[in-house]
Amino acid sequence: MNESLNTAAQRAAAIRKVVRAIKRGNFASYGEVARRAGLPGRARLVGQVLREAGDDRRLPWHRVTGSGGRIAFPAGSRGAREQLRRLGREGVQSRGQRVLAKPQASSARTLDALLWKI
DNA sequence: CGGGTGACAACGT
DNA sequence: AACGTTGCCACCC
Repeated sequence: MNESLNTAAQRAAAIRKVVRAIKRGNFASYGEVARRAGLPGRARLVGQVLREAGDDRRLPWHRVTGSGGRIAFPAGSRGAREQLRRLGREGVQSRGQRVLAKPQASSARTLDALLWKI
């Protein structure tokens, strides 16, 4: 089931697939995307693939960040503003060059309430 | 084969 | 939190 990933094209395809799987309002780091694609330690390759993809609408590139939610583009650059704008539209909060993890309002009690329909 | 590069990560200061 | 270093790895001369 694990694709071969022997060729550059296969690796790129695997990476794009993982990026497409990131849902609205969520984000993942380059390193995380690489791991999910079966390519641990190859975060830079993810950046390379996204750069090649350019403005492909099928790819939610804005949902990929540096480690810890850091925006990889230079602060204030076109890319950084665009990425933050798109993430903001999806409800992702940010503080400067960093996007914040989705607030986990689910305390154990609240989770129980959801699960047990209390 | 060798050196430079980069939408990176982890760690230290 | 913001940089600087170092380790990485795929690509491209």
